[in-house]
Amino acid sequence: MEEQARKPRGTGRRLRGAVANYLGTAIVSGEIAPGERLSGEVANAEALDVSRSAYREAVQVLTAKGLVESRPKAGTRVLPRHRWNLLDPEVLAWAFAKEPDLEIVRNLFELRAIVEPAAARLAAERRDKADVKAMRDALAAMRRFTLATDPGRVADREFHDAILRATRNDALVALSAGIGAAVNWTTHYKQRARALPRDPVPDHIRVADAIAAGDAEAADKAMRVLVEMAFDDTRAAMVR
Amino acid sequence: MEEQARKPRGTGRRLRGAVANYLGTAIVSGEIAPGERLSGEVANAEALDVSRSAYREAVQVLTAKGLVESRPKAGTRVLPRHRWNLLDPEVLAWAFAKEPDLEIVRNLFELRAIVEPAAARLAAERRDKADVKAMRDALAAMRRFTLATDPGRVADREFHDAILRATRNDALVALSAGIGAAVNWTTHYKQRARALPRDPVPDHIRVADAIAAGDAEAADKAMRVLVEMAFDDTRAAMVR
DNA sequence: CGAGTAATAAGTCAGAGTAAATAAAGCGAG
DNA sequence: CTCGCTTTATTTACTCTGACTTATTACTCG
Repeated sequence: MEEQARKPRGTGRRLRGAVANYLGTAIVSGEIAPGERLSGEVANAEALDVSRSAYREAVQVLTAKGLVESRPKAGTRVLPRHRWNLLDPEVLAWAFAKEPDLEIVRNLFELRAIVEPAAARLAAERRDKADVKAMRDALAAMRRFTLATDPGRVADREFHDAILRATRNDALVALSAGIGAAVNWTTHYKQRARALPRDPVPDHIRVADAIAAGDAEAADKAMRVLVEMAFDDTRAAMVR
Repeated sequence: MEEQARKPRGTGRRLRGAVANYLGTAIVSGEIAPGERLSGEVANAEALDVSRSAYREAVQVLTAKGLVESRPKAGTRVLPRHRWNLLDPEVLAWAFAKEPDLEIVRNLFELRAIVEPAAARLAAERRDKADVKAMRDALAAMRRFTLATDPGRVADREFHDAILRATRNDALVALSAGIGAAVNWTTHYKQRARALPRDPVPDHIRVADAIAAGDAEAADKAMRVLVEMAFDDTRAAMVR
């Protein structure tokens, strides 16, 4: 009774989730180019060793995220990139599963540079005690663990999330997946470039202080600096 | 042989799409509150007069958009709002299917006010001839049909889309669904308030000219004015 | 109060039949 | 004979049915 180790469909909560992950990463990473056709349900389901229902449900997920479109007789085709829900958390996860397209990283940073200073400004105007506490806690954890560790990176994301939540704007909160991905990737690249060019904590503290003080102008400015620095560091590490 | 007219599941491209629409609007509109449990697959599928597979595929779509979460034995529960992919085109469509929450409209406008001026700035730096042509064409259609007609509103959205595309940033393009929804809703409210407070075309022309001329500063400023005006008009119409 | 156990609802599977969209064949008009 | 339209045929996704499996919760018993 040998272990049948061939399960080439990736991991995921459930079977269909695993299939969705497998196909999703394959598409987002460019293995299956836009316009290309997936092999038929029966064939593909059998190839992945899952039932047709499980396979179909996985495809529905991809369809829901704008990655593919299927029509009778025509089959299931990969849609052009601009149709993808690029800000969907799962799509981003798939994008960053393999070595991600540098273009995507650049785009997300550009989005960050636009959104986060404005978010900091709003947060300064609307934050309450709980928001400030969440920021300070995240900051403490960041300082404690540093960005070299996993909990440290989680704390970093938590810090930026707390700011977005403080804006009281669900549409901005919905961007946290994209922002978070960019934030995470920054640290990843920095790590790879070995030398941490500078301590990021002071920048974060300036932002937190400004928001806590309710100084919208200062919060905007401080966040602008923070993102700019992160962008610089990442860019430097990317070119190497 | 009477027409069996009871098909209380809404319209959609396919059967599962119709069910997804039906459930999606019910959830987003608050009919099924967050935390609440959907009745079991078998029961619900029978109630909607569809097979279990079709019903399940619809639920997968909702799951993919972060609206619900299902676990064995526990059933399928509606997730809290902050887990929803609020920027997903379909979710937004569901949100605007019935009278939408004013809060959502406000949030989307806030997002617009943050993103669009910055996008106009980038567009001014990166646009090419094709982008300018797309903008001018949309503008001509807007002027021709006016915002009182459907093609006119389409042209309005097309104008803003063209700008986002000109940024060469897919992450920004992915926001077009949200921006477009806000844009559309503006005109809807304006219409309802009867009097069109002012002609929107001149504002649009100023933006287009600035982008065509490559003047980033002017484009930012002009777009800022445009969004501000649209926000004012919508707000005025909303309070009535 | 904790470990084991039963009940429940989602998850997976298999196979058959339906509906829709494209490609091919047929046919009539010019 | 060619062109354009209509009809047919085929391919593929879509829907349905019903059975079985697995995971999780809740209960019972020690």
